Amino acid sequence: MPTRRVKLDRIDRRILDDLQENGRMTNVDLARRAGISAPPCLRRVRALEEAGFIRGYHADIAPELLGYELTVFALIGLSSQAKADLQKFEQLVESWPEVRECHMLAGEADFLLKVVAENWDAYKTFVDERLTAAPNVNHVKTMQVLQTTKHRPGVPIDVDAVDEE
Amino acid sequence: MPTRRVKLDRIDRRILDDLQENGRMTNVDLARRAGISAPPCLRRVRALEEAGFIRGYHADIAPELLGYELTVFALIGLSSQAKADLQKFEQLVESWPEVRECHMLAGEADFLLKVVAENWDAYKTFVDERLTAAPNVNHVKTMQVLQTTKHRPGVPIDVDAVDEE
DNA sequence: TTAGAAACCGCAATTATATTGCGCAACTTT
DNA sequence: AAAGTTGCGCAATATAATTGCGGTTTCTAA
Repeated sequence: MPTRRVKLDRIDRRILDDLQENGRMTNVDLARRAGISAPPCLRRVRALEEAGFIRGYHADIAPELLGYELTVFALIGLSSQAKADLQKFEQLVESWPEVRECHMLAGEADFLLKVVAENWDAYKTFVDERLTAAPNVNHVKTMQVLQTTKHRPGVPIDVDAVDEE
Repeated sequence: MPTRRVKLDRIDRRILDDLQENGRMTNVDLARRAGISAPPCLRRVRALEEAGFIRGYHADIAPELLGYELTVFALIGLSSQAKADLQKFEQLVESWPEVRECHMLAGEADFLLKVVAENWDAYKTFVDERLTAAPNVNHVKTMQVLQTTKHRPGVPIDVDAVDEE
């Protein structure tokens, strides 16, 4: 059984940072920028994927061009917070394609949903026929996104951080 | 000046859907799945990128493994909503690496921020020394994410939708 | 400290992809 | 129907991704 590096060194951080910024960068470029040759670079990427540091790669698609003019964050309150009821709700959410993200929250509300819709009408239909119609949903507070002024992928990665351990 | 296809056909939608799901899929696979040969598939991808349908590609990094144990959504209210003041705030936000997303909202609050931090302590420092210290910030309502139960990239793409136009 | 193991690196060879240059067919536009 | 346009696929070429190995540095533990 091969030992698995737990601590990331400067090179790993550089790779993660580059891939977070440009997920389709070639391994050759990745290697050049990281200062090592292609083979070990590829091996590192594979290792980072297998160790779970990299959960996947995704193209960032423009919602408006695909017909989604409206983005909304909705705070959801449930009537019951029993484990089974929460899971029931999560399951339901999973089946709704217009809901892109679902975060369980502490205090205030129970869930924060990010929803995309063609327009306000489609959103209203979603709320009326899906959300409100769902059992256990107590209240829905809608917050319309007027403009997203910053959206960086994932996490900040300090490439120059001092290696620990 | 080359004409640019505006309407997406089934093949384009398939490509977008596949790349949204797996941003590092090879062009060969993309082509195979779309039912066309590699060259035209690559040309379509380039066209989709240039037309802005694809804004970029990003690796999805696991926050916890990078030391970010805490994710928070914060609702921010400003004292002044004058255009200049809003922009001032957005600029500030841009410079804070722990803020990954900033959405301007209608009603309720002025902005919704998604923030990642090593721990609660680091977040508190962020709020005290950056957010609250910033001019024009009136109030901050923090919502801690306990668990993200769904996070799909971007938008729903119905590959089988009927072509319009 | 020192032999052996472990973790990594880079070179060189091989396989797979990405890219380009064209000619062809379908579809429009006069 | 001639001419222009758009998009496809084949074939050739240029790049990239992978694999197999030998060599080096770093640990480990006797």
